[in-house]
Amino acid sequence: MLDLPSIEKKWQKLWQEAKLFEADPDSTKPKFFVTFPYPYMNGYFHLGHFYTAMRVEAMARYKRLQGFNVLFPQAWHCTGDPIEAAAQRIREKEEKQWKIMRELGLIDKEIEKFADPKYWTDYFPKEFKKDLQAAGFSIDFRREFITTELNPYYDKFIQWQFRKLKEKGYVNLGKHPVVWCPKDKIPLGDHARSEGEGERPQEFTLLKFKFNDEFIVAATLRPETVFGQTNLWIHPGVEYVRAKINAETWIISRECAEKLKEQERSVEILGTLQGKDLIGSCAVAPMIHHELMILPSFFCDPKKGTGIVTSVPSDAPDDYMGLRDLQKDPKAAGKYGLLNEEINRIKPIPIIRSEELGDLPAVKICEELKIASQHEREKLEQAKKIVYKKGFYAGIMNERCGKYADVPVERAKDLIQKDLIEKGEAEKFYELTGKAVCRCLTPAVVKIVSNQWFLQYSDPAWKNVVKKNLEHVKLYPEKARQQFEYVVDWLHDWACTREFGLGTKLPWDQKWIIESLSDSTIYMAFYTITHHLKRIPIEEINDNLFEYVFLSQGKNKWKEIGEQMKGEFEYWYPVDFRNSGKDLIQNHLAFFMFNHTAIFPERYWPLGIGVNGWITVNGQKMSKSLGNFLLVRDILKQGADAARIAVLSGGEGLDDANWDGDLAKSLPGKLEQWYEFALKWHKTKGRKDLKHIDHWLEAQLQRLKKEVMNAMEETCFRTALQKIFFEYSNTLKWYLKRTNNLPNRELMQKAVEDQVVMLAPFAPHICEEVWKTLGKETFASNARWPEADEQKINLELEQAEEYITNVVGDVKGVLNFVKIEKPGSIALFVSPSWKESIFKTLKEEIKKTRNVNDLMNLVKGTGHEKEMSKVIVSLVKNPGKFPVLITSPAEEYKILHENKSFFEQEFNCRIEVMKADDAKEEKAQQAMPGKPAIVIK
RNA sequence: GCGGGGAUACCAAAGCGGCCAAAUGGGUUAGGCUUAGGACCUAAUGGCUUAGUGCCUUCGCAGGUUCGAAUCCUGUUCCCCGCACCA
Repeated sequence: MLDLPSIEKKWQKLWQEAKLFEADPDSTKPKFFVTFPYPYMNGYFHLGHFYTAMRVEAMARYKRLQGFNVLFPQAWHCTGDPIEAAAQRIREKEEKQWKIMRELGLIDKEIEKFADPKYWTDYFPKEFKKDLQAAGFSIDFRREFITTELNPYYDKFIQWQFRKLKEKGYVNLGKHPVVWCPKDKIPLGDHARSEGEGERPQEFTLLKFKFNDEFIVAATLRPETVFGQTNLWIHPGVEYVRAKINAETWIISRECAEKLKEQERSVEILGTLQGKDLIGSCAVAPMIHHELMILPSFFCDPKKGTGIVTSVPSDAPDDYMGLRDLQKDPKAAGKYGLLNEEINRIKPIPIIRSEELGDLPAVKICEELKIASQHEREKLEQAKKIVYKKGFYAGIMNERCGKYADVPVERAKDLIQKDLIEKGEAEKFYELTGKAVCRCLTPAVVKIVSNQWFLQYSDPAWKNVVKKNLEHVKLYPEKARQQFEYVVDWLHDWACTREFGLGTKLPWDQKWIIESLSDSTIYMAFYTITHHLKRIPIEEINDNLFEYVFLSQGKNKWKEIGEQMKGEFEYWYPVDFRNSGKDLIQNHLAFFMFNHTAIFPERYWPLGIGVNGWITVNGQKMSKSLGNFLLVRDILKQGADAARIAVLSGGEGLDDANWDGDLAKSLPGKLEQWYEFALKWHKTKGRKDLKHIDHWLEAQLQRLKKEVMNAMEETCFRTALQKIFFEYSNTLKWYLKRTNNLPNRELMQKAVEDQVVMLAPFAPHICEEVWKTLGKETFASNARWPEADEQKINLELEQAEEYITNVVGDVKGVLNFVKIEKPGSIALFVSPSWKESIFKTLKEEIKKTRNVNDLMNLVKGTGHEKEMSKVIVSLVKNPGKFPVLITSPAEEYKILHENKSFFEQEFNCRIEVMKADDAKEEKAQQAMPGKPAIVIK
């Protein structure tokens, strides 16, 4: 048994001692710069990271074998609030967080240390590095670093980048709603909440109804429906407030008044009033400027919006049901002193037409779902969803909507909202999508942060530059291009600063911290210099240095260190291959291009971007709750090489990959087998002469090598692996069988060596071991990738061999069919010679015509009309049945004859090769060109 | 709803108009080898068929184009990613 783990450790140590992956500029070699986005340091290296990282690793090792000087650096991301928030939870002894840490295998005494965020940034990088090394990654660890101000060098680099962006006008102030704790006065990221992860601010429109000198204010998500307003809804049992909002007086719920305080409005409560007191009054609706009556309803929630709702019974199921309830119950109306005839006069007003729901979507859907009253909340929620889906996305505004007639609803929404706001009849308001609670147990609200900094990704000029970059980027796979193009267009301004978390302070506004996606856009440039930069005292590092190194501007005051860094940057840049999950296309990878084009000249823009799908475990999504969350350290227990092959065999392209546990388990055995196979056949004595079959092997292997390279170039690593590990081995096995285990020595040795090198990017440890045992003194990791010699690819040879395998297959088929296990002898008859020319002609003619009569004409007068008519009918039906290679029966006879001993061995009986021309047997005459007749005795 | 990617045998997946009942790998079953297990070898893995290399049904579902469709077109259902202020 091979001791795979100790072989792996051995080679990892040897690589390290030889500094094999420490890449320095070398003007004699072409360079290749690959990166895997630095992972976030709040956990261990897991299967998801592994899949993506392995694609980078395979590329790195492949390019190295191809003679490139490859740089594969790795750093660790600590920017953002999750670490900070988790550390806080440790400090507060929060149960959930402690449980998470215990599940990572940490003991309590150690967990305490994680109360300090800094500890995370020490601990996890070390662990990641260990795992990466144990997995055999070919990383230049001299260049590792962490982000945030904990690394003052990186901190300076980010500051420089932001000053640069600001100078170019790409960073500007703007407003932005955030989820906010009114007590702690901090924005609440998901990690800072005790409840309500994923809830976000949602934009409502406040509609102002003129009511004497005041405004009754209703909140809506669908401002475009103002044209269908019929009345207002107010909850009779709720106490509302009259409040001075900026310069106006509004009637709204008390809760709403509180919320408005955080949304750039001065709020002064003037008094209260009961909902029921307003019922029956009228107010002038915005946009349509009619007086609408205030009616009672029970679905108005003071906690939501303003607690007052405008009624659009045509398109809002709630409103329609509310109205119907009231109309059906004259007593209720009377209770509030309302006149039934007035209420009964109210009818839904059609404003939107959609194919599926017609003129009055809410009415139609309420009827379809058989909703009985406004109290059937569940059904109404469902109804709302349907109306929104069909009406909002597929509907068109109708002729009642003035200048918005014929505008799609989706677009009309923004236009109408804007219009209302400009007229002073509406305002924007933000409400949470659902309940969120701060860890201090205070319910969250939405706050408008007004001095928020934005990266202006909406800038059309900037977008155009990025598009230019994108045109030249090689995408792996190319299929992802449309998504990229879409994203560049769609991206708008990005809020790039935060008030909480780890990171770099915004240089000109120190209360802000640069957000994590914004400090990770051009840091690949930092890899090129970080190990030199450390030699300069931190206080001497300033923008001038970066300007000189990255942009060749200004003077070099740092002598040879400065030159060295400039040399490194200019040698390694641009990035040749950066790979991540497909979910990052819409943010990180797009930002990566945006910021590069903003800071660097065109020759340093990204060259290659790879994306991959998500990895599943045995077909299931990987998650902690499912208990299938795989850490790399655990996967590696069955061997790093096996894990590497298993993960890349899981998938390629944009589809989700699959980690197949059974495959992973079977691989160590396969590798060991392969090891023995390689060694055995490499040292076999073999023979020196070159036979037909040797040429065939040569042709076959060259073709395989070519296919492997094509796959590798496109990062189709699964395809490549399959060809290298399985097809290649199967080819060699067939070859050995055909040579009776007496291969051509030179050919066999070369074949084995080539396979070792091609497999080295995937299973580098065992390849090194084989390589050394083969007597090589260099590292397999540094060997020369076997180029395919396309001259030697020979289709005829391959087809001739295929003829043999076909005959073997056919004989097996017959044996199987007649259930003869041990044949006494087998006779093979090659086609009667008259068939040769007829078949050749037919094969050409059938491309031109499918007419059986026309084809029959071709055989007229040959004396074989009867026989051929059957054949022609069958061939017309399926021309694929033509043998690929129609040579002469004489040639076939020769091939079969030459391989007689092989057949005899294969079937363990006497073989006779004969010509149908010389045979009397009826069956012999059934032979066709490419398909000999078979007679078993 | 919008943008993108998908659906193939027990599983993963290749194929992208005719050598397609469909590569390859995993799994399973039977036989060989073995003290036993593992590994290895051989066969089977949609159905039918004991003298012929064949026939029938199948590539999400329903239609269509074609002499011919897993492959092209139309419709439809379902799955994944994204629709952001978060790593």
